[in-house]
Amino acid sequence: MQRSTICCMPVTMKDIARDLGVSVVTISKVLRNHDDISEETRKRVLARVKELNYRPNLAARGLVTGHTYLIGLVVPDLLHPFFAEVAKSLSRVLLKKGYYLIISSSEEDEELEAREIDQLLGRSLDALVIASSCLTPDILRGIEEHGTPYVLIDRRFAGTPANYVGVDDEAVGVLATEHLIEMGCRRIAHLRGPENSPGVERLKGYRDTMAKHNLPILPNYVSEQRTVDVQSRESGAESMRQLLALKPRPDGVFCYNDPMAMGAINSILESGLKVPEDIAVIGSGNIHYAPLLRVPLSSIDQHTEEIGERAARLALALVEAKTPPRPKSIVLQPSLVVRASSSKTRIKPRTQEK
Amino acid sequence: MQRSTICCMPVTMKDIARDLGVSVVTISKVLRNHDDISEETRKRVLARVKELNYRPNLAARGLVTGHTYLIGLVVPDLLHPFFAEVAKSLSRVLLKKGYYLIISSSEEDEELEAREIDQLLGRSLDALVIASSCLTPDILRGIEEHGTPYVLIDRRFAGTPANYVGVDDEAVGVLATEHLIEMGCRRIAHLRGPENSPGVERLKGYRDTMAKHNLPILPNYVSEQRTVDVQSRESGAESMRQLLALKPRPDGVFCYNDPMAMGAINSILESGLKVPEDIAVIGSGNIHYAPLLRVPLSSIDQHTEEIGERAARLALALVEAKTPPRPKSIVLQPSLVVRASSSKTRIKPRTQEK
DNA sequence: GGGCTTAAAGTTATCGTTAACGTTAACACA
DNA sequence: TGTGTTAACGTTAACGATAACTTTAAGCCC
Repeated sequence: MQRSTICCMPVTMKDIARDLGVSVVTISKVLRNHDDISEETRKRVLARVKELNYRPNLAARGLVTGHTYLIGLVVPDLLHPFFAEVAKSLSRVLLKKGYYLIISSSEEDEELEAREIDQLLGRSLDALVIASSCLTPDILRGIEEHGTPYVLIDRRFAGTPANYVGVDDEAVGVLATEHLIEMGCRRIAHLRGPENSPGVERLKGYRDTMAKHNLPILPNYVSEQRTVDVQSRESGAESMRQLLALKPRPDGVFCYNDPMAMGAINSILESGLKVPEDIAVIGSGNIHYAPLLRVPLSSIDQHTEEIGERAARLALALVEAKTPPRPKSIVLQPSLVVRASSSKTRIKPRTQEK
Repeated sequence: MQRSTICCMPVTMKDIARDLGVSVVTISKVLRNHDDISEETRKRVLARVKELNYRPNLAARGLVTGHTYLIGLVVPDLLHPFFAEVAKSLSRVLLKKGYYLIISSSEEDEELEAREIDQLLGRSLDALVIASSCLTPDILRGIEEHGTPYVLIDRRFAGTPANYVGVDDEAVGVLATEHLIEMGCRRIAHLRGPENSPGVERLKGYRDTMAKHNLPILPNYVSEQRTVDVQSRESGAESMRQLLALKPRPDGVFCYNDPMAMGAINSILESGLKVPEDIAVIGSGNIHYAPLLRVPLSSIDQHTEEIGERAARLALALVEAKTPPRPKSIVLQPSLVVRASSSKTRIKPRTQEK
């Protein structure tokens, strides 16, 4: 096959080398700024490179260097503002260092996630960042066998040491519940999340805080366990409808995340009750459009952007380390953001809205 | 370097071949289901493959087949719900066919976009899907030279034939403006978008419709041209404030997109006016949380999900074609979704909310 | 038993790039 | 004269896989 007759094949170093009557290595060295190349040759090469609009084949380079400058990201749902924000800040930090993100959405499906991770491992990425939808750490074994460094975000596995970046989920539960109590709520319910670490720990924070204040958790005041995180809104609406049927009715609800809280508020308003007058609502995640909702939503800020940044930096550190360092856990402290959905009394909000 | 002593290096075909005393090619053939392999050998290989948890190196495979099963996606902003939705549906369709998405966010920066596309081309992707932030089709030249097939989405370049999937933006402008007129608005303003195809065509739809109904476009009723799409909310809020200062004040506003409309509504409410009583507002994009906003937002649905799906199918067709087919333009017809922000009169909404 | 077919492998070259050495020529120095 | 240094390149062998041919051996027919 004659290269010259095919118009659209990417230019390779070989083409340039033949063109200039030098060896391929010379081209390679020029491109990698080795200093054992004469100024004249360097110029000739660079000129031709520019002229032909040469682009190095990164797959080939990766094959020999073992370094692809690719980092994988696995999230349950790209549409969920939390993960979209994480993806964005992660991408921003990595890009500065020349790393690229390859994103995979598991749709909160354990099996799909396993398949996607398998695929990603086959692409010999430099590192993997994972918000896993799995409840057991089984997927991690394959990754470790393969030798690809990884960072868990948002969700972790109790008892399994691993690099992790996330928020203190128990503190999320405490902060939200304390706030509702302070706002005068006494019959506080919880729309719980899935059986993963954030779901379980936020529930624990809620339970402990209720106990600390000697407040009872009435029967069915904790919604049924959910298995998925996507479609939180619908499930929040549904769970809230069930709560509304209870006697006595709750006067405050702490929701696992903001989409659930949005659904919950919808159900409350539909039933003719008012937020926050009849029922105060608080979510978690502080999604960017929380202030613009039907009832501006109080929320626990998880420092989403920082999670992405720290995960990126941690991943880069792993890539650059010669030997795998000890797993590092980065746990951020959440903060309370009070908006209309929980401002029952005229108490001055503790956190100002920007 | 002895492979056996390094515990964490990925297993290669060579390892398995040595192990079983057969050649590498035999392994390769088994894995690709060639039929010139005896049942016995096949079984032995597959057993060992499973045992060692072997994963083919896709970069190496891509190098020789010229087929990476990777498709690049370039968007201005991943946080923008429109692009997140497109990314999601695109990814879903591609995944079914075994293709992976590598996503790149240009932050609406022409230069950054050019650099990222360069990078992506270097990864010898099978195809590229691009929502370009550029106002001129210059980037396309490099892509075409390189020979990577591509599909433009959302934004296209007038006079430059290319594969494209998007909505009929002029119809968006017409639909929105007609609706406001029907709702009784007479002094209709437009918060315009950037100077790209959606921005220009929606503006044209608005202008033509106003003219058709003999309605004047008062001075300064079209906001200043915007250069960026990110941070639409802030710019929508700012532009709306300027509109509010005009005499006479508009009684209806058609916003380039939903985030801008959200910002605009905020400004209106802050000024003490009511939506839709004093000013009706309609956006475009029909983002998924539009119904849940402070004032549920009327919008023009762009069939975001379908855009992703069609783009995916078009990209796959390009990949599978032996010779580059004639560029194909897929233009979807938008539809009106009426919610509270524009329901001025008690006219029955033409489109039901699900 | 020679020739043909066929099943089941193996050989070799290749993809585009880099790592690790080798080579060569020119010049310096004692 | 011989040894060493250095600048500026080139050779070769990977990397992990696939494509396109061989090769081998057995089976079969006449």
